[in-house]
Amino acid sequence: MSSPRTAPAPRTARAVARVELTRAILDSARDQLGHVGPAQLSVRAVARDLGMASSAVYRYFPSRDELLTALLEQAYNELGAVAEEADAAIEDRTDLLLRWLTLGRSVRGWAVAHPHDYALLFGSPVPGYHAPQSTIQPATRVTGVLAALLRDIHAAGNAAPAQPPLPPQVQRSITVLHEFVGLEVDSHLVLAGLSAWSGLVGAISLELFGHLVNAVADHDPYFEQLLLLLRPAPAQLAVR
Amino acid sequence: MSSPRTAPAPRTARAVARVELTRAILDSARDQLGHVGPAQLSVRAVARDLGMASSAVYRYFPSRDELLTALLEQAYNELGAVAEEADAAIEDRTDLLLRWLTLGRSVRGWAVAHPHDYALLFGSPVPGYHAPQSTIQPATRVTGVLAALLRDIHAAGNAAPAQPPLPPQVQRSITVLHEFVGLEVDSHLVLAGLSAWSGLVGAISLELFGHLVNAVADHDPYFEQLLLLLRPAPAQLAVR
DNA sequence: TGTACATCAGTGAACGCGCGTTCACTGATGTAC
DNA sequence: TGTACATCAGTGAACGCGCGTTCACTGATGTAC
Repeated sequence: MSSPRTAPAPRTARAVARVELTRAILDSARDQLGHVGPAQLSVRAVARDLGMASSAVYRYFPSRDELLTALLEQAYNELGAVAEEADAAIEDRTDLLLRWLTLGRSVRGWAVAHPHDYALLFGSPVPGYHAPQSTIQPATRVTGVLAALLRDIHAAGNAAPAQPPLPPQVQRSITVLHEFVGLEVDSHLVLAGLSAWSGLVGAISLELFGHLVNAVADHDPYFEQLLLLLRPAPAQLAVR
Repeated sequence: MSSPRTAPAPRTARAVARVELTRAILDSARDQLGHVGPAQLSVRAVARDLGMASSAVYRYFPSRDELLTALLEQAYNELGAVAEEADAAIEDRTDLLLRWLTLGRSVRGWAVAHPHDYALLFGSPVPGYHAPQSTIQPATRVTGVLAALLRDIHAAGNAAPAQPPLPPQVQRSITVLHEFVGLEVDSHLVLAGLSAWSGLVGAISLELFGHLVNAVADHDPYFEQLLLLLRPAPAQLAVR
């Protein structure tokens, strides 16, 4: 009856060691991503780093791809948690502009702190690797924060300027996204959210992947200003 | 006197063969990027594909990295040419909105047609590879089209809504970019251009890197609509 | 508390494969007279 | 037009390295009685 739903804290020495080594393997693999790309992630290198036989790693992860999957899930969960916590810390839930800025800042903050993990998530796909179903849920956490913000923008409903409805083709093509955000939300706002998200990911990618080296000097103030331009539904998220 | 500046058309059989084989090597390497990432690009695989000894490739490219560099330059030049030609084909140079839409369409069109080359340019950097100076000029061709558009938006000067000047920190951080676009252009417009470019690159990356698989069904109409939201200086590029 | 057995972490050798780059070489092509 | 020499494309073997994964094994840890 009182047995917890989550895995109970391990009690035997073996179980403790297993948890710790699993951690150590993940940490080492993550470190490795700082030097080589995810496609070069090497089980043998991890084993070498930890001073164990390469075959021992297989007691913890059944294959290289499963190790990669674990890294992906970990990164998505970290990013999701960062965004969720930053949003939750905002006391005035009606300050919608601040909530957008906070989302943008927290995503970029995590990305700058962990550029290789960001590249793993939002950079080129790893050739030959297909992410399993289990990565989907962690991946939706960040975008879930944005979706909640869009719902609140809609609920606040400050007189969105009258607009012709989206072309039916467009409506249809974003149906799944619309359901994720919430069908009550105006479809213009859904698209505005996707546009803002595109801008955010694009801005961070341009910065971290080296496309601004001969263009922008100090990234912090520039990004802060950019976030204002990228905000969804500018009319409803007025500055000041 | 009449000797051309560019390399003369090769006359000897050797020179002809050299040009052709160089092409064949590049083509094969480019094909390879469809199956493996740029970090896995393999000189031996290219040689195998062309039925020659792996060492023979070294008569044409002194190292794997130089081959990668050639691929990068080729891709940047192709993308640049596509964008330049699409823009040049617009007769009414004052239709600034159409010019933005055309830029967006041509960039995405090329990217969708050559997703692996797009990933080479705008995806994760190749670990351990540092692009040499020679890639800089080709890389500026696409953005050059956007810069020209920004200059023309500025020149048209349709009463941009009065805005407080950008914070000096921001001004300073985008100085180099501002010089590239043209110092006569308002700095708000420069930033708006960067914002639009971020959105464009972000939207294409999200699409091609698989982040919209469970969100957007038909990409063409959705992207078309998104381009409207992403346009720089919406007030000056009014729809209709 | 002590013993017998089952479980499982970790080892080290092996399989079969890949890679970039160098080097001495052969033989064809190009050039100067 | 013909010959002598220089240039250069392409070969195949080799060096020294990497990889993922399997397998039979030892020895420590855990469990049931």
